Amino acid sequence: MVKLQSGSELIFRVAIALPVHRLFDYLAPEQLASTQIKPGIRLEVPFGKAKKIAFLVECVPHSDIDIAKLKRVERILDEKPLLSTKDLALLHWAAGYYHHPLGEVFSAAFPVALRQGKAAVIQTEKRYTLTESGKALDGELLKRAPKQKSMLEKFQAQPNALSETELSAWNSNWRASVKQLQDKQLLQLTASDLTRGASNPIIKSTALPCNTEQQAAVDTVCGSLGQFGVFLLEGVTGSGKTEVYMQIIHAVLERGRQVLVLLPEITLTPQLEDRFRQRFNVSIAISHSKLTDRQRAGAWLTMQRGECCILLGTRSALFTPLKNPGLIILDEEHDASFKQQEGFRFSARDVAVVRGKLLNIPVLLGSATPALESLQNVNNQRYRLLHLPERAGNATAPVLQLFDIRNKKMQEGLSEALITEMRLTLDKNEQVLLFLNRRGFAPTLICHSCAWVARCRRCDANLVIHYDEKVLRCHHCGQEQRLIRQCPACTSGELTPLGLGTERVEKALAEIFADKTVVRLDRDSTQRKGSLEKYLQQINQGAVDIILGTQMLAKGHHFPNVTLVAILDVDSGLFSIDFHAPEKLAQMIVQVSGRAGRAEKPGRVIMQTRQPEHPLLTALIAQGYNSFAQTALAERKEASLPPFSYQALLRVEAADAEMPKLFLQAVVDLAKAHSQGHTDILGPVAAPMARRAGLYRYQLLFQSGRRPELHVLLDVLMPLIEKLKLAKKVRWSLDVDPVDLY
DNA sequence: AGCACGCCGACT
DNA sequence: GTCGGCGTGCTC
Repeated sequence: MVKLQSGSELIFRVAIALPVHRLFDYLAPEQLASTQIKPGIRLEVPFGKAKKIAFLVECVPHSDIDIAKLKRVERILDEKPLLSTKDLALLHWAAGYYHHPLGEVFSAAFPVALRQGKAAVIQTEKRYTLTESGKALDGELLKRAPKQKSMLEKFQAQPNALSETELSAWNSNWRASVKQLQDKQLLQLTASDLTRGASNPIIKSTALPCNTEQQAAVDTVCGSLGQFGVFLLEGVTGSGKTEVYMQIIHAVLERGRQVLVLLPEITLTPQLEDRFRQRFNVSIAISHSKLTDRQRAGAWLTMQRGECCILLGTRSALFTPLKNPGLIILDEEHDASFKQQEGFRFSARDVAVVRGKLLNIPVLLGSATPALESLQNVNNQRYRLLHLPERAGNATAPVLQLFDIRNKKMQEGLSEALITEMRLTLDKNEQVLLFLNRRGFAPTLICHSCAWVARCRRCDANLVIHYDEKVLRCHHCGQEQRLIRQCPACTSGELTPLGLGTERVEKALAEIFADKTVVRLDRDSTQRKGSLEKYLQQINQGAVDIILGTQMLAKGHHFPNVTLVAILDVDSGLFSIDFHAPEKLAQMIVQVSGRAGRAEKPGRVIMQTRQPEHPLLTALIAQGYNSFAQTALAERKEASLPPFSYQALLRVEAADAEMPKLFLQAVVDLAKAHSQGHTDILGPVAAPMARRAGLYRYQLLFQSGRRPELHVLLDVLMPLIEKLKLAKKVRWSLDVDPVDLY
């Protein structure tokens, strides 16, 4: 098929979500509507045999590809771009900085529904409510139609309208009954309540009184609205960070601007959402991975159109367009979950700062335990520190103590001294929280006579005993097998669980504190939907005496009646090859401590250790987090580690044991040929877990004292790596500013 | 990422 | 003799 062009054709250069660092050229659509064709609009294009959604990057007069080979854009999906010029610039910056294909970066910025090409319209869920006659009807009159009867009673039992999602959660076959009740004029559709009168006041309830430091923080950020600036709000749990956020948000809303609030985890959104809804009279959008695609697209579009003033979301909400941007808040900024750990490995914190700069709005980072990078940015005056030194009200900070457990009699991980302290606390009717960052019954199953250990067949890891489920499970690949009793190696030996997990401690607690109620909170015990909420409710009602759990306890939730916190095995965090480990451990200790105590009941924190003289622990106890952080920064500087140098980690895995190493050696050769300065190339080395899920893993670290130099090298290297023959035999990815070197 | 093309083992 | 294994290469 030959097609001769008389005049010059307009070329659309587009980005498509593919793992390729390249754009694709298309002929402009035939009937080019008079609509403004601007970068950022979504298109449908033929691609190979399939059709794909593409994002317009630019319109150009010529293509390097033979014009006869170009296909034509099939359809224009957006009249005008859904992203502003500045947000498009942000995506280009992020693609460059993280060396990730532009199409995939674009894709990450859009909610699933829109990246699949759905129209940019808000699909509000239908909501149903009873009619007057429905409210009055006696359910018994429907007893010959039991499904309708039970639905009527469901509606009568609660005052609000029910949405399609809520009805689906109640009974998946709700549609027929709704239809029948509608036909009988008992049930009706409710009008959308999205729009709110503009005359309503912004505030529903009045602000709480602030202490001096809170007020200073509010005033500082409010004095900077309408211009870029990064503020690090450092305040311990209970110091009133949320109140500071809300007063600043109020000021932003008064200026008619929108606020983007990012949190590390979904479990934390409901608490903050409640507080915001109690305070503000404006519509609040929510976006996190547990919502449906439609709900997330709805939140995205209402912000894009300026119909909603506040967006509360997790990492992926970072790119949500804002019609009237006013402020970005990123709470718990130290949290590692702000770094995406696969694919487009961006740091929501770092991208948020760049976004704030592009949009010319302030960025507020909050944490009780700021990341060392952020503190260094305060030291070099890139960020401004806002310090909330006290707990609001009369609450006092918890006291940290070390319990030396060397040569002490231990009962399933609990020293006698700790058990005594627990008893004293429980006798006062106060709660105890135990922290152990290991799920399962025990991390090792070992043969008493031949020392055989249950290992994962696909990973370099031991299988973890899950006693309740009677399985051995690998925590790295999920593989599991039945729990065995006899040693498969010597067939005579008795198998013994070695080490501690939460399940094991839970069983021990049930015996030691037989008259007390214990709740275990970990990924295994809270798998069922809503069970975490149920447990949290029980805890706060005082129906629980001892709370035992993993990492998930360290985040967000506050237990006012807990006055004793114990970290059962603090030593496990002290020995790690990753230079981030001390920072992470210190943050964990302080965060766990923050779960305890309130005004009249100050908390205590006990850490069981065999390293009571360890400088990290003693410094943290004697001088607190900030002092620890400055010492740690000095050590990083001494060792030329981030934030005093810049890193990128090339990770590789393959089923073949030799391929990853060969590939990285080829990369090293390329890098040596193109490196012009002081970028160190460290490796290739086997990953700390050399085999995972049946794949052999290697890594190569690039490190430079100067960021531009590192990035210039990566710019040159990436296209060359992509062209390597070996690159197709392995799975590889680049992690810029890696947070864990695993 | 998909998807087709392409060259070597166990089946009607 | 064919069906199909997934290695390799391309998609404007």
